[in-house]
Amino acid sequence: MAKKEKASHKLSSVLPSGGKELSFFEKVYQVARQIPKGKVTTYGDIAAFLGAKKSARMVGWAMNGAHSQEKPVPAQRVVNRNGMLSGKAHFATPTLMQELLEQEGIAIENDTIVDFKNKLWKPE
DNA sequence: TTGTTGACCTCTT
DNA sequence: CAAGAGGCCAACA
Repeated sequence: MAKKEKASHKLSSVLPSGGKELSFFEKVYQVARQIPKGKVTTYGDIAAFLGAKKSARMVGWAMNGAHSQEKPVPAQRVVNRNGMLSGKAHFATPTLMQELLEQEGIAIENDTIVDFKNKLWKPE
């Protein structure tokens, strides 16, 4: 029973029409899900992994539609190069991102991940 | 249709 | 060291 969750939200064309080739957005979602718990990654690393280092902006834009995806996308594990929770304002609540990361065991201070470099994880 | 904005990154002044 | 501009692709008005 394929229940179609109505993605009547803004990004309706996020899902490819029977497309085998994953769009740039979907690739970002998959990589984000591959992030191990207690680790974080950056937009640039994901973009670079996809082969478009300069398209780091699209990664953030893709995260904007992550909420529209049927599967949960740990967008909270994705932060900017400075390790700062730049996208926290786009979550349900501005503190949700920090809360989620803290649940994972990541310490956050001043909207920035503590020892971010040590918790940084990169896609293979 | 064009123009602007956007959860970014890197280089240059 | 700090600030500014450019570049990438996609969605929205």
